Amino acid sequence: MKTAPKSLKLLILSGIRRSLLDLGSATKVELSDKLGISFPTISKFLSQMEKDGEILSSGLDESSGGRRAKRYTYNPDYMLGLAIFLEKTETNYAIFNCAGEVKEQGTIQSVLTDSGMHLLTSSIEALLMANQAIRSLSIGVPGSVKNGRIFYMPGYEQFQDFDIKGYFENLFSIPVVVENDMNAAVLGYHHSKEIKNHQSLVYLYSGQNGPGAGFMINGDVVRGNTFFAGEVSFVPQYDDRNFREALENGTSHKEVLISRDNQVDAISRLVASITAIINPHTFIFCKDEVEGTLIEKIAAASSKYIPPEHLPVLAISDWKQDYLYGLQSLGLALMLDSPEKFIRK
Amino acid sequence: MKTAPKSLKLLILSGIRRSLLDLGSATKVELSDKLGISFPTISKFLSQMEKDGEILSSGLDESSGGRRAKRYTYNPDYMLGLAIFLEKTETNYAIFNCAGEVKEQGTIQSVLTDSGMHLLTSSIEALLMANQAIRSLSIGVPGSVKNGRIFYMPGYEQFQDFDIKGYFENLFSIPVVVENDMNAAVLGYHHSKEIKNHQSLVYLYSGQNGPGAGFMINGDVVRGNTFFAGEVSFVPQYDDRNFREALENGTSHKEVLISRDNQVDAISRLVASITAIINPHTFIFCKDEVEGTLIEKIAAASSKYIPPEHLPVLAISDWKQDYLYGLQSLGLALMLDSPEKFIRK
DNA sequence: TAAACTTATTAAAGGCCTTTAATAAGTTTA
DNA sequence: TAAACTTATTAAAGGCCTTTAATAAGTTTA
Repeated sequence: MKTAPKSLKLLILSGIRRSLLDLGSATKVELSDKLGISFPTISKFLSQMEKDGEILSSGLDESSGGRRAKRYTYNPDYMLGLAIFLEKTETNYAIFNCAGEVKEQGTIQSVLTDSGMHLLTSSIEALLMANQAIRSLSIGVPGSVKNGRIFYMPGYEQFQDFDIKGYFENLFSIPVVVENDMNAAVLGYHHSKEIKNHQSLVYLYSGQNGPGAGFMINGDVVRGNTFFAGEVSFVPQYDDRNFREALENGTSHKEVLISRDNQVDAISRLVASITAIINPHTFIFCKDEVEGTLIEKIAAASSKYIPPEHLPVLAISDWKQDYLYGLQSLGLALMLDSPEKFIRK
Repeated sequence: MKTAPKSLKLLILSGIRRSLLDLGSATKVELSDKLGISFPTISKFLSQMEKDGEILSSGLDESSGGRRAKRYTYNPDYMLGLAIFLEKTETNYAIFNCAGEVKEQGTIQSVLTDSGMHLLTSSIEALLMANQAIRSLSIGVPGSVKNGRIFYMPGYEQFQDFDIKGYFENLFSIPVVVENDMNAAVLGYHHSKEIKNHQSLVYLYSGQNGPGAGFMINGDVVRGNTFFAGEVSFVPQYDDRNFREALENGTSHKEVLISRDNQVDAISRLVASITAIINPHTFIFCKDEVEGTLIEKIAAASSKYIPPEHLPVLAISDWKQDYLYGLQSLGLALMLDSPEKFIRK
């Protein structure tokens, strides 16, 4: 129930930023109407932002019968974000601007090692020095995260309980967000596809440690009481097999592509279970795991279990791309709302 | 992204109300600290509220080394709420105050009939006339509700698409909330047990139309894309049976109490599925459907499917009572935040 | 083409909350 | 028991956003 009336100024600022980025461009009247903030206030903020180079004037509108209005756009390069993807075999990074354009991309060796933190720190430092406009840091990790702290990352126990967010915020005076890879991907899909009204999503993938899923319900990522949400391997599906066993049944080695009929039935049962429980709007598969023709088979098989009108849209998407989008949108949110303490002169 | 800076006054008012009810009583300094609102502002609001009879002075605190502070309490009878439960065979109502105490309770004949709306309207009117302090109306219905409008209520098609909220708000100039019975119950459990941190809940019940469940995830009730969320009957559980079929298997007539071993396995599989998907904190059964000893059997059976440390707390609760609590807390929220337009002089 | 009319922008006045200073009302200590 | 000290409350001054009035800069019409 805690509210912070102090931050009215920041609220207005982030409202203006978001609106300009959303709309592409706007006049003072348009911003005032959209945000419900008076014209003089908008005017005051815009003139300061123009002085700072945060917004640009893009000329005058055609007259609508009276004085022509000035039109403004957001300068997408005013602030940049740095996204870092920690993976087993390598570490990728991307520097992006407020319009979501990637300005620079690269790979360094994996930091998920014993002395990895030092390498990660020095790499970030170098990137920050070379790009003074960077104002946010988003880090994706293959593990559970709670308030920026690694909660559980199987295989990398040395990171257990490490407060990545706090560490880097202190070190670099820059807002930091840390998120699980799957949650970032479902978030990225949500933003990039411009899902409206907080429609619920499920993102299914086959990880090295068996299948898992990311959930977004009512606009929030679902983590679960013990961060076990999405461990759909364990869903009991047949008399004597759970989802994971049903998927693997009969195959000794792991195939990437899903194709056999018993696998189709297992997946359609999972779709049915999830539909009967949370009734999501869209169910997303990874494009390197599921082929287009398979989608129809899964849809047909699912409707044996659930009235078809309640089944979700089955979609195929690019997991890596969605992961990047997710870290971008988390970083963007930090930049647009960044509290004063982090603003560098 | 829409914010309403106009309502700062209402924000302060509802903050003060909630704090006084939460804490039982408070001084001006305590309120100012808790709400982050300056002392003079708190002081201004409190003196007006005391004039109105909305708060009461409960004397002076012991001195903590200086001038003794005045202590205030909320007058719980300043506003009352009316909760109405529409059921197949009868209609129950309860009038409650801001402390959640039921002041009056009663039953009228069912209004889920062809001419039921007139009866409901005249009954509410009579109750409002007799109790001028009523400032909110909460209506529970056995069907899907979307923004106060009946979306789907099997068996009562005459109510399809009827905007109950809009109708009564117009008619009586009083804020109205309409909610599905199961959602209200899970909400009521959430509030009455003072579940913290938005821990997720599942409420399982055996309705006349087969079993169903209510979900609360991250503090929000889950409705689903086509309002199908919670229709756990359809969860595929065995080679050739879904949850409903597994529960009924072998019984021709319906028993209220759950007891047989195959039923225990079906329920534990449902607990396992839901845990692997959303990993809730608590799983609630109805006390007239499940006996205490059965809980342990279910817990033991579930841990065959899921590592026990991730299993939810299994709880037994009184559905009717939780339903009432749910409608009460919905009504209370309306009263505490009620917009000016509804305030009667 | 100048008067009438629109619409955008700037300036002035007002409202409301916060910060700071002054006062009130206690308790503790020499 | 009066001076010193605490804490609550009230009063005054200041900041910030909104509302309203005035001005600027166009277009349309007679």
